[in-house]
Amino acid sequence: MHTRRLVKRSILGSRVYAPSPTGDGAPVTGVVQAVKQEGRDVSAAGARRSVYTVLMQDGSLKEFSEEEIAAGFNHTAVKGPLKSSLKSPSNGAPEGQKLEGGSLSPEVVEEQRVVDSKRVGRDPDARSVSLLEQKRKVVSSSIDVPQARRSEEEVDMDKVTAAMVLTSLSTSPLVRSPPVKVSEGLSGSWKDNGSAGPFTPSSNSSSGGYWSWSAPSDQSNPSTPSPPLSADSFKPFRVPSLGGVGPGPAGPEDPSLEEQDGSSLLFDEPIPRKRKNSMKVMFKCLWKNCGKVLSTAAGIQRHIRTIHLGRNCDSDCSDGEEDFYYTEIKLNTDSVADGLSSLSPVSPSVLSPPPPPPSPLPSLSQLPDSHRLPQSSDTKEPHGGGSTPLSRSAPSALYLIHTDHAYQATAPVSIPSSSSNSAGSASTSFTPTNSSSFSISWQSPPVTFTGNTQVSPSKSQSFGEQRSQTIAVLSSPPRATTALSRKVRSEGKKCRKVYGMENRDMWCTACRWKKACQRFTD
DNA sequence: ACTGCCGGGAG
DNA sequence: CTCCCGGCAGT
Repeated sequence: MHTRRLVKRSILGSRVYAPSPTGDGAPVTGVVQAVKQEGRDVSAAGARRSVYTVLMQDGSLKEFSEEEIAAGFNHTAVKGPLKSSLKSPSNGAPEGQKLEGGSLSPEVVEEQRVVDSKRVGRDPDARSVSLLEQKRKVVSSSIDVPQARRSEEEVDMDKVTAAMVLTSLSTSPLVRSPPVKVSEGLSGSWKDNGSAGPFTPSSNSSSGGYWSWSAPSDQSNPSTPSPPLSADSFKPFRVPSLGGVGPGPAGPEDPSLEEQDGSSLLFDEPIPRKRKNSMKVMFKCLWKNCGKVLSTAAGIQRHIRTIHLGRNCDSDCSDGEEDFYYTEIKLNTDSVADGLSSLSPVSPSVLSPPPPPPSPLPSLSQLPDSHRLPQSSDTKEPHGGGSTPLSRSAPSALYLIHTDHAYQATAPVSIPSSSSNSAGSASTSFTPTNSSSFSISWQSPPVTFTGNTQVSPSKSQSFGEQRSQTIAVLSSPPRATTALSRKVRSEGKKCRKVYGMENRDMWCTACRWKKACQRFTD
């Protein structure tokens, strides 16, 4: 199991010297594309060596053993026979693209690497190899492969990749927008100015799904101030935590995000253990007395713009104000059979969660009632009672809400105190200065974490980075869900305690498997 | 830090 | 299916 994890970045992407293919002694440089362990499992009598797939200067891919590359480092220019063609442990067509011209998408390389590491390192004879090579040509020429990256760019990949990873981490809600949006929204701006290089947003939309935990919240795209803004004013706004990345590479954020999935596949663990994503994203209008929920950001924006803001013009003239009036919600598609019904656009105003912990939930069916009262805009004064106006909103157990705008985020945060806590604690503890001004301007935002548990703003708040804090809080599911799903930690003795680690074989199987103990249940 | 155990992977 | 383990969350 370790072996799986051993093969890791480090050397990937680094430039190495390698023996010249022509054998004339001049060392050539290349960039390591992949590393694989040879003879790991079966044959090879335990000789575990690494084989590096190197992207050569001329764009071709070769494989080198560890020694060869090491020799190259020392400039001794080993003229040893290149093993690329003979050595390549081929026995299947799929890896064929490997040797062909430098146009390999990272995915291909990655995939090939995986395949390789699983395969038995067989030694084919030269003839069969050459046959295979013939075959490969056909294969590779018929595969639609994106243009190769040049090797200089490859060198920069580390930096860029790191930056992009940071970016994607810090800009959670913005991650990934539908390609269409990207091209239309950005075509004018920074896409042209400079770095169009490796990050053409074209290639594969297929790799998108893995890794993005956040929803496709494209709504900020149309509404963002758009082209004229310089990268300076643009970046800090959306990517606050992006520290010292040069103006150049940091530019093509969005277009590259698609790509980044691919590259992270290459440089990271193939696929970070993926959580099953049963969330569906909807957008909910926050306008007073309007709970309209639409499935697309564009839709909700249009709704707000036309219905509430009374504007008729197209999305072009939007100044982004709509953003303030809707929020993104994630519904748990598993458990919302009934929740969905209340969410559907048909019943726009029927959203009221079972009131927080104290009361035994009155079942969702009586919702419409409680909501009836015209939501006074008094806000923030939590009538200290069961059905405050604020309690209208989502059943927190069913779906999570998180807003897209950090500034917007402060509002919901100051709210939750209303329903479950008695006034003071939460709100005061959270918003440092002008909490009042904020909470006023947000009329009864349905965003709520009230749930059955208090939001845990108190957990470890350092106001220094309240911004990121809030984001974190917002995007994390309400405790309620986990509390429900996870059993309360049982107190009784368990096998581990009783027998101890040394007597592990005396444990019940469940305990041995780290499952819920079957022997000492309670 | 320790512990219980869920979720998920490997075989 | 069994077996195992990463990682989360409660203590």
